[in-house]
Amino acid sequence: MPRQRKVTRVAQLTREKIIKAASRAFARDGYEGASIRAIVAAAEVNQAAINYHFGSKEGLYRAVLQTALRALMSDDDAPQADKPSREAALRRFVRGQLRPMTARDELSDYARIFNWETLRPSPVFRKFMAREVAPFLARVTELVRRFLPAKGTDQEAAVGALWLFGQCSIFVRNAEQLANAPFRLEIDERFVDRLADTIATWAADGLGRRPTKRRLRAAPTAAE
Amino acid sequence: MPRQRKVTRVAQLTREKIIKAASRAFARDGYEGASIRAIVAAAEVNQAAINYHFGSKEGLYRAVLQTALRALMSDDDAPQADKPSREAALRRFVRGQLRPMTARDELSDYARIFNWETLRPSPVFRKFMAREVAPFLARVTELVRRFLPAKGTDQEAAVGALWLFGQCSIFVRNAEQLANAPFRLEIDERFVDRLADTIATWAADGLGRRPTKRRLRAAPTAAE
DNA sequence: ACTAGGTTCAAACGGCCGTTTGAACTGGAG
DNA sequence: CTCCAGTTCAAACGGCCGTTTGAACCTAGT
Repeated sequence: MPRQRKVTRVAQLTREKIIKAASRAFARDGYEGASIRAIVAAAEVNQAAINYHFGSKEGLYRAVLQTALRALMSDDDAPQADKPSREAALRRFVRGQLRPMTARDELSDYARIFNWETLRPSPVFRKFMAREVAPFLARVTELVRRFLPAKGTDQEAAVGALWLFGQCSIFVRNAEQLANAPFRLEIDERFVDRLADTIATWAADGLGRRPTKRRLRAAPTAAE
Repeated sequence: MPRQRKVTRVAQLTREKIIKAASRAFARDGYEGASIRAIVAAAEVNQAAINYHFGSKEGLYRAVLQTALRALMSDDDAPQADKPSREAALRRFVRGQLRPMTARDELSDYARIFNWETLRPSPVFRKFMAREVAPFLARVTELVRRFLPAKGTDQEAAVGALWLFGQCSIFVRNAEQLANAPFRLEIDERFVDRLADTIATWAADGLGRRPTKRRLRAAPTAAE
């Protein structure tokens, strides 16, 4: 591992090639499923380079996560019309979440890496998450709160934010399979635009109303 | 591999022990992440037994998927009050989907196996899916249709069904992490009951309304 | 031009993986 | 009780994994 000595230009290039190839590999196969040999082959780099530049496979993963989070955050900070309506903000958020359905770039790789992590969080990610993801979540929670009745609890808003994520992520995760039976949907930009409309509308209408005050405790569960 | 000769009682027991242990392992680690050595250790069975009884790791996985699907389908057929209201049916479905959040049994193992498959469908699963999952999806689609305006298209209903799945699955997948920062929720039966209410209400209200007729094509995307 | 140190490289290491092997065991039909 | 097909078993195989090694190769500072 380079001990903070000077770093040549070519070495920096090697690092970047590795991170790029690793992002694709981790997105496609997950952390454990992606192999160093596959990554270095894609990056056209020697196998030992990973351990030299990042110390270990885990160190490389950490570097990829850092790159990913920085990209996702800055992308989210994109310029937007001053004070859009809550409906416009919601639709904008949904459309952004659905982006990987059609896009094939680094950002969608990053999104998929995070999807892997929700299924089986790596130790690396758990620390990362607790520290770095809070501000991201806070923004969505704030968006959700604009729809909830005024005195909704923090917990309610957080649940709402997660609920909103879920509505988008299932389409992203299953995008490939939506083209096959039994759905047979044609996934293109137009479709995703319309889908974003639909989800945003459904979500807005749902959030607008409070749950039935208190459900009859016994009845529905007893039916099971 | 036994060529349909007679099967002794003890052999059948071995098969069942293997399937049980394999279900847990595949649920926890995914198909590739679960190792035969770990499975046979948990099942207290010789390593060669898997290849003897199921031909290969993939054959074992196929057997687990069959067991899983049979269990999930029959569970879904549970007795229910004759013709419940659409709201009651929806809540019942949601609560059933959220069950693995607190339950720790084979059914939640099966649900988690299917979650792995949505992220990276195995060849075994793809065939399985196309054939076996259609009736399951059809039932949810029918439920969704009771909320949609009368002349909603099939495509709209299928999207609605998937949308509904997504709202539930994100809570199931992240159940463990909801207990930690930044959520700090206490996941127990009461919480899941209330969550089911919330989701069912939000979803019902969302589906009830049609998306805004035709969105202004340029504006929202241009803002990005 | 020289050289010191950052970087690349091919090869090898130990470890876990799924699978195969052939011998030892066992339970149930005759 | 006998016997053999059905089943279990310990051991080994080849292959891929992440990591280490030490020599070769640049490159930038003098």
